[in-house]
Amino acid sequence: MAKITLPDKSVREVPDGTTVRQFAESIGKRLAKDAVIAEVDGQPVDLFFPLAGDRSVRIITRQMPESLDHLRHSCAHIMAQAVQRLYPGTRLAIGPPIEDGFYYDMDPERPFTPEDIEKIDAEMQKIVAQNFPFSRSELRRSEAIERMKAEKQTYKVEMLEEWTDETVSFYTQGEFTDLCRGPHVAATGAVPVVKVLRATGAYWRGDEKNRMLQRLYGTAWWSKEDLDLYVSRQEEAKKRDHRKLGKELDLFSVHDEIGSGLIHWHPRGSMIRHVIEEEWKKEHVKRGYLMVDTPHIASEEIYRISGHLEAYKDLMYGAMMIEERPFRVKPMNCPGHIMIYKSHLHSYRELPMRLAELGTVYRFEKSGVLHGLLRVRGFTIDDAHIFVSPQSVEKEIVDVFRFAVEWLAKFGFKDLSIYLSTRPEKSVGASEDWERTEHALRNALSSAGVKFEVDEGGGAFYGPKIDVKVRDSLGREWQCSTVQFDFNLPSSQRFDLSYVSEDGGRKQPYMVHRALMGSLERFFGVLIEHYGGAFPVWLAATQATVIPIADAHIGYAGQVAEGLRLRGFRVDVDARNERTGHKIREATLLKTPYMLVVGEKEVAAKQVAVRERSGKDLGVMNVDRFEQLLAEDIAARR
RNA sequence: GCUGGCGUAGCUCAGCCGGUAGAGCACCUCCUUGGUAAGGAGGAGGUCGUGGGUUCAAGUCCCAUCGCCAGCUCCA
Repeated sequence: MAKITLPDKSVREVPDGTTVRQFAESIGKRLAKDAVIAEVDGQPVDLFFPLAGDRSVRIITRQMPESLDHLRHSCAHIMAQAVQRLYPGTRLAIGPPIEDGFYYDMDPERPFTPEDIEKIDAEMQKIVAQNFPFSRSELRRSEAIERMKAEKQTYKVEMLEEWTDETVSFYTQGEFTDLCRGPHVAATGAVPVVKVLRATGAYWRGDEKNRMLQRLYGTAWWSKEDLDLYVSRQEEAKKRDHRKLGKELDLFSVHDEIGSGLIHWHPRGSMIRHVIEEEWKKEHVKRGYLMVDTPHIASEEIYRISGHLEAYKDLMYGAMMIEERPFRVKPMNCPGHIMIYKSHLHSYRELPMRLAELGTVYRFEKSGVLHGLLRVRGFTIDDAHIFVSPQSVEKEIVDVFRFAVEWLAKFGFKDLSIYLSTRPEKSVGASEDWERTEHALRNALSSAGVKFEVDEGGGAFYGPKIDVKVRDSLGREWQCSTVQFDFNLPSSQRFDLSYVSEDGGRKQPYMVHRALMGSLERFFGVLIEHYGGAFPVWLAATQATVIPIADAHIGYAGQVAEGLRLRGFRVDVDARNERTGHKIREATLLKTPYMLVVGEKEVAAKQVAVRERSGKDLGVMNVDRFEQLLAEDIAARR
């Protein structure tokens, strides 16, 4: 008899050789029906796995999210089977489940076309309808290699040769067999909803030196409703795509004639940027940061000293000769800030010295990686370099981290993922410095009471760091803030930074690079998607549009707008010869927070009729009252 | 950079098996002065990304190149 312990600690006895499926049936029909695979002593197994001896069993049902991985893994096999039927001789690589779906990398005779994808999809549906059971077989690894060689499955051979297992397993459904650890769903018919999405290229083992394979992506779900939900989530993301909204809301553009990855901020986008920049400066000055500005080009000399010319050259643009001296466009702001620091002798009393700049840099990015505002070639870092003594480094880092959290919260980013990266094997700097600064970073995080992940050895060679990612309204993560120590640039081999300590001697300060947003371009892109284009009042390019009903009301509309503008609000007038409905529609599409309709009644009463972009009618009110409304929104960052 | 797809009016897109370019919106003019998501009429606007080639004839087919998109690789 097999003695089976269930997750609730209850124990059941069944005859040896009882399969997982039979075991599930012995518990209940529903459970047997919903069972996808099981875990026996923590190992995932198929439903046909025979039980014997003392075992702990956990049956994974469709209701458990992890069951989707197994469903999708099985779908990858079905996809491979379909491809083998349609394009015999296609060599198979790997086919794992991923978030929201699965893929299979393969090496067909020619790349897949959109028509191929339709055919593959249709063939997969056929295989599902044929309801082949998945079965498992085992071979000695050497035999498996022979078999894969015979079938010319060179990628499988390569993998098998690297493994060290004695035996390996294969799974068969119908005429198709694939090397696989399993487990799988019971049969191809157990797949309720599967769809092939697209084909793209992918390097074998993710290495660009290797051959490029074709990756077929697919998705699979337990129900049509789940698929629909997934599709509508994709559609929502598409609707919020910052490139699309950027055009629709007239925020920014890029131009072939000027170059890709170079952003042009239109008046409406630029207005938002200015609001962010003003707020940024205000908050920095409040915290004792000193504003600086540094040039966009610099002699190569400086990058030779900083080491960028060597370590960073792939990302730097080529030299331009100015009076026979090579210059470069700046890829970093730090050398300039360091030169400002170095232009005086500093006392320990002046530290921490915090130099801040919205510094625009240019980096060469391969054409294929450029992406709207999120990955560009020219961008503005909300940069600061802090020169700090070892004594005050702890407090300073606590303050910097708190600053970052408070800043991101202004934009509604409350759900942060935080990563601490520590000393890698190859690194510069004294152990004492690494220990002290890693401790400072760790302490800043724990004193803020936040959860964080530690990436041991994941720091840069020149110092440990904290990275902060924000989660947007669609649940996607974006890298924003970073706090990074640098033991390299202040060192005597580089810029040889110092300050005069209490005892009159020279000491080397710690240097911290930090950014709250990362780059204004990327942050703006993230904001567009986060807000879906509907910027809160404090950021909105236009906070209110005054809409005169007829020409007779234009004068009054102008007075209302001017009055609000004088008090610092961003208000315009839509005086075009269009009907009210038309103007409301357009202001709504531009996601202007408020529309102030003025007609005969409002002119007479010196009032405005307020409408929100949501369509909600707030009724008629005095301009003073509306102004108060705006002020409340701005204070609450609505 | 690599693989595949796509580049037609300012924008969104039609344009069949090659026969000489079309819609809606936007723009301009006129009419209309209209109370909460598109009032009406007319007009202007394109060497079909660029450069070659095939052909009697190329937006359409072929090659190259640039750009964009989906990924891979890489990153603020």
